[in-house]
Amino acid sequence: MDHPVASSQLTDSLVKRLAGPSTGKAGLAKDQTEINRIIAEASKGSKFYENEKKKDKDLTERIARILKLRDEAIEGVDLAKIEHHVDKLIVDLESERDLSQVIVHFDMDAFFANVELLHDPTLKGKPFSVGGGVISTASYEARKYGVRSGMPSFIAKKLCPELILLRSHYEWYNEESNKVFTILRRYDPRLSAAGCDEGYLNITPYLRKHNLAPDECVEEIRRTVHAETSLTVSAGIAPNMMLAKICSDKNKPNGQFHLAFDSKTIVEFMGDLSIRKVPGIGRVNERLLESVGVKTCGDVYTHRAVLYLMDKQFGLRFLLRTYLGIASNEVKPYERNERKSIGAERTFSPLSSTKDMLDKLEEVAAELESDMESSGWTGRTVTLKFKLDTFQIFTRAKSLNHWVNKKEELFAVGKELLFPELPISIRLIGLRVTKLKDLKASTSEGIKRFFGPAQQAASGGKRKASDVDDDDEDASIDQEEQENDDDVMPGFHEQDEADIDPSQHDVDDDEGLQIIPPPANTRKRPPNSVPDKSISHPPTLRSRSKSAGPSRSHGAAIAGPSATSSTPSETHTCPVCNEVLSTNNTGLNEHIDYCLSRDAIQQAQGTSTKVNKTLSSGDTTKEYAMNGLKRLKLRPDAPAKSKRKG
DNA sequence: GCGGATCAC
DNA sequence: TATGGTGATCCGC
Repeated sequence: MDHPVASSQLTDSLVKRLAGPSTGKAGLAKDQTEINRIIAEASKGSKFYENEKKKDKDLTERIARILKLRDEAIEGVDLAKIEHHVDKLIVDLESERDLSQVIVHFDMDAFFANVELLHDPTLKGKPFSVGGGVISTASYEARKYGVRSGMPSFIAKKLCPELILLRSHYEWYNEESNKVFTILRRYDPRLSAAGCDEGYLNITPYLRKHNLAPDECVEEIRRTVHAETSLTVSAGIAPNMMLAKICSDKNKPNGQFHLAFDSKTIVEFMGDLSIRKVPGIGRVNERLLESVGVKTCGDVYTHRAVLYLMDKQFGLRFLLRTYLGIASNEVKPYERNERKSIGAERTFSPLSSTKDMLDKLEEVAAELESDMESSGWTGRTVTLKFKLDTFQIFTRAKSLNHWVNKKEELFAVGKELLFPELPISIRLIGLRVTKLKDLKASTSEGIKRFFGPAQQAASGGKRKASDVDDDDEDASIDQEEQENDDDVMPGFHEQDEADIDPSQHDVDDDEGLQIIPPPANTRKRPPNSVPDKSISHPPTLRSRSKSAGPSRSHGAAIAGPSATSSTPSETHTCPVCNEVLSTNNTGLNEHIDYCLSRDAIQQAQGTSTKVNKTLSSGDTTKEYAMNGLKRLKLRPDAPAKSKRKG
């Protein structure tokens, strides 16, 4: 295929994509075009760039399909009639509007950067950033140059050569974060954290009790935070969480914005607002909506007929509620039992040797065990994630009949999931466990059962948080939460309890919420180029339909006699020696470990060792072999090329 | 139940 | 000179 020299081949959408997701957040630099050009220039030709280019192309094609759908849908229909119908729907939605609660969204200004400032005041007024290879937060001075969170440091340096790059100090951020949350809980003990630097309050009861106006109260909150931490915070005041969040951005930094609590003002406010500002609308959905003429929330109304006809892809109700500025106002603290998964992953310079990958996998498994242990979880499904050196991401999962949280088993399942993919070159590997069981839940079991039904009733009916006032049942719930606080140990990632899902604002009860589902499987190419595991597995073991046909070629061909076992239902190909084995997964793993250790020894000693096919014992042998591996210095394998899809 | 995709922080 | 980590959700199989 021809390679149109990349120069001048840059589409607007690609340039914008390369600029990253956080452009258009705050502090628009003057010359965003020039900045984007520099970023694109610096990215050009990299693997990352190529991957972004492909994603951009896929999205463009997806848009073309959507437009075709739309054209077919509107053909010969009476749009005016549909509009009238939607208008009735809007009236229904409007009747749901609840203006009774005063919700505040607070957002710490350039949080990491300002905490660094506390520890080194000489940074004041200088452009600096926090983070490692990728920037977490940029000071406002740095933002003027176009430096953004999520941007790789080397590009940031191009944009701002004087940029000072600081390493992260998570302990510091956690410490300040805890201080801030502690202050804010004085105003609403049911504070809902959304990360370590932002969250929601329902200050309605507090206002009543102290006879305060919302603005006064929020000014006082911000003043107090600043007085006690020297950090500045911005805030939005509105009748629901979505609006409050949008408002907190209005007068950032160190400001607040109060949206009037009346329907007309709110709809006008939303009218001019870029749809991208709506929580849940990211870059992809922004482009999809733009393609049908929706750039602002007000455009939702203009195009309501088309959106109605394409409800399946766009989610009409969600968009109408957005247009109306209607969303949830139920502020509640995170509860342990809401957790769905726990995982660990790591990025590194691309690896392709099996041993190197297993070393990384083992590290990740150890980290995950540690996290699961300290936070008290176990689970039944293990998901392996890996990112090719092409930046394509894949996951492979396996559900078990028992609970896992130990490193050895996490590692073993990870290996099992990884091996069938093997000839690959990866830059990231991760493990995640789902279908969790709470190992710390036992004590509160009785309490939970007692209050369980009441909670259900409350959430089932759409409870207007108006009964948040003073009540007694909340006290007992608070007790449970305090238990939770206890087990949030200041581990590496303190985020733990801070993982409320912001997209829930909109979800509320009804709502199909997923705005624009992607089209049916955009053919993903499984990464592995080896056909080997063509042979059958236990039913549930993956048998992905590969782009290439049911490759019976390679693996089967090599099928040396090996063990003469009978049951063909369980055969595997060793990714190291390519031998086909009749054995179960455990046996395969043992064999592989053995092969690896043999390779390692040979490579290190330059001697050839006789292979013993019948593996002796299990665990001890494995342990020993792996330990041996770690001590030996191995010649790095020649990178196996992982081929890219055409 | 699995895998991809999108999103948020 | 090499583009992060954690967690959630939804959809289509």
